[in-house]
Amino acid sequence: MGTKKKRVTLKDIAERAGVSTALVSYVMNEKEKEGKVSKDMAIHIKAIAEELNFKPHFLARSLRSGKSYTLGLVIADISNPFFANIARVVENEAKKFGYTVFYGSSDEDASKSDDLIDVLIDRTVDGFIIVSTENSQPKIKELLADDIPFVLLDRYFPEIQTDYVSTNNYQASFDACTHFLEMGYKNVGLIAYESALHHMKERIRGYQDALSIHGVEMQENWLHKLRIQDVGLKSRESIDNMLSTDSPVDAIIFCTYSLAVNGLKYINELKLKVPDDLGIISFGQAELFDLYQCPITYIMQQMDELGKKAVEILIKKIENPDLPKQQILMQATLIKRDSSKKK
Amino acid sequence: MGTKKKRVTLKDIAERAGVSTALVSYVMNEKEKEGKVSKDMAIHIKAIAEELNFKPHFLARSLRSGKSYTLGLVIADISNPFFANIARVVENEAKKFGYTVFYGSSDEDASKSDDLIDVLIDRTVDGFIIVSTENSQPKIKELLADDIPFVLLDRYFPEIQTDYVSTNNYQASFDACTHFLEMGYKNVGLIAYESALHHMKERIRGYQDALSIHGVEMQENWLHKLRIQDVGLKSRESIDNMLSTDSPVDAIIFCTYSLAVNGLKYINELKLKVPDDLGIISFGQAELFDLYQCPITYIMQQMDELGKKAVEILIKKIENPDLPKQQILMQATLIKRDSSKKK
DNA sequence: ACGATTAGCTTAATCGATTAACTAATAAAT
DNA sequence: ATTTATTAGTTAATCGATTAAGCTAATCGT
Repeated sequence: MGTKKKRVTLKDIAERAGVSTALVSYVMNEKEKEGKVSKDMAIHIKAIAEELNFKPHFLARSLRSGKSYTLGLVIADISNPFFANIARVVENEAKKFGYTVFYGSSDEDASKSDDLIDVLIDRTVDGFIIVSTENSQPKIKELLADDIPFVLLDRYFPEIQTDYVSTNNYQASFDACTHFLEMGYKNVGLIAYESALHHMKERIRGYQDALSIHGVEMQENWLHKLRIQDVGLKSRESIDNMLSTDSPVDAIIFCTYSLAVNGLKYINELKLKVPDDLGIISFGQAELFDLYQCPITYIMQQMDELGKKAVEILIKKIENPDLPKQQILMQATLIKRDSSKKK
Repeated sequence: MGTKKKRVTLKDIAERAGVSTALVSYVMNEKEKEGKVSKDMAIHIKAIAEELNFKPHFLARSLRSGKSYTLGLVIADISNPFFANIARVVENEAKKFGYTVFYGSSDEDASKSDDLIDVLIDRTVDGFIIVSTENSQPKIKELLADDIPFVLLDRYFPEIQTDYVSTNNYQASFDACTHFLEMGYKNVGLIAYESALHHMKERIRGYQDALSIHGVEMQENWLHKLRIQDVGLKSRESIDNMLSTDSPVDAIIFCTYSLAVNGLKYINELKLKVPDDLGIISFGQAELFDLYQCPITYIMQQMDELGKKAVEILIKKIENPDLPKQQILMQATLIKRDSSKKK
């Protein structure tokens, strides 16, 4: 039968050493260098602490110091491989600095995201890394007003001055479309989310600019924006529409991983051959892209760097709130494979 | 410029109401029903609390009460869709009970897992949900000895008496193999991890029993156990070996999602047709299985139920440590699709 | 030799909420 | 009228660690 192990506290050590808890605390915090504690006593106390296997009580320390060494991570959806990976990186990186991470999924829903942030504030996290959703500007502004440190990740609001780490989505999309055109595809379509989020708009803009710079006039059935609620239903409709007019597309860019999943499923059902019947490029990255009919060309974001940089900026911000805001856009890389093979 | 919002404390409310903090605390904890506070005063104090937007300080409360309303979740790998899903379910379920979740990935490494658990103990989590790794028995026994509440999830040690929630892996594997035989496949192979973990052994045992009960003698090249470190390298070798003898397999069962990913990739490279050249069944579930050459037959575990049950048991355990240990094995379902189509 | 330093330690307040124990006043019971 | 119970509060200790301020005795400078 187990017996509840009693915590070893400063008091226990102090009693054993016949000194005050204050002195033990000083030793534990290496204050002897500042001439507060004699060398011998420091060694003695450390030995006792070691022997009793003392671990400082996190909550007590946090309560006193006002710092919890805890970060909040709010992501869209942990079951999306992109975010699952980000979560891993953030967790590992934070650990290096002695921080632990609370995380939660917002499901792209602003009110869930807001609630999550509130819960985490109650939990006294020291700061946030946030993958924001549509309509989360008010909460973001609130955080700013309350001087709560945070960094936006992947998505940001150009109209609000915040720290952020994201990808140059315009360029990524531009490159993808350009690649198709250079490979001999003529009618390049794009499926995006109907969203006010800047990163999504940038993906659309990059695509449109690439077409027009290459002298291709975009047809109205080439560009589809789906509301997130009805991706399941409307994906098929959109693809049907893209394929069934007088200027059918011969290539599609999917703006997110989940759009790709739905689209590729339908393309399979239609028995279309990739890339002969239809070229494919997708944002996101996942094993799935290796295992489709043919390897899928995708836009690789620097996930590790995104996550690491976000953590780094956040922790610096926590430790020095007056640092100037940083805005970082990273370059994405187009991983060219068979699904966008030369015509 | 934002100004750091000062926390509203019990003291602030007490001063405003001209009473002691104790009274405010009683009101906040609904103790007026026990006749400690007058109705009028309770209403008055609640109004002030509302007005000042009082939120109790989590750390202070936890420090005092010894309860943090925090759970630790240790999983193998968050980027595996099975565990990502489990994490979601656990998080959501915990939230319903007012608990928040710290999580971390062990990467199937016992020392990482142990470290993670130690960090989380330091963080004063109230209990753990653990997907254990090989060689993590000592830590599990330590938790038992220290009376720290925990529930094992997905994997358990039959030789240690603990609470656990898992799947009947023997039956699942037995069913998968039987299904192949009934569908006319003759030489059914299985790729597993070389592991001391019980769930993996059960998957192998179920397969072997199914063969022998149906009067099929297993050939030595049909069963492959890969060490987790060299799945990448050895997957190909194993499959080559399974296919190249005088009794080549005509169907393969993959014991995990990651084994399937590697195997399916190679099967693609070999230009083998599924299921005509090779039938496939896999443990795990993921979008990938919908989008392969043909839809892959898989063993569906009740992830939601697994996660929910684990949380439920853990929280009950936390609130009443003397409850008898529960051991739950859930039934898996074989989702039959084209990759195991009738010969 | 006398006041001023300083090394080395202790005291006590603090972070914010909880709760056992106590007090005072009123109401009910005998 | 006196005792007992009940109501409605307050006081103060507590959770464990931190840290400003205070104290003592040894050491220093001139």
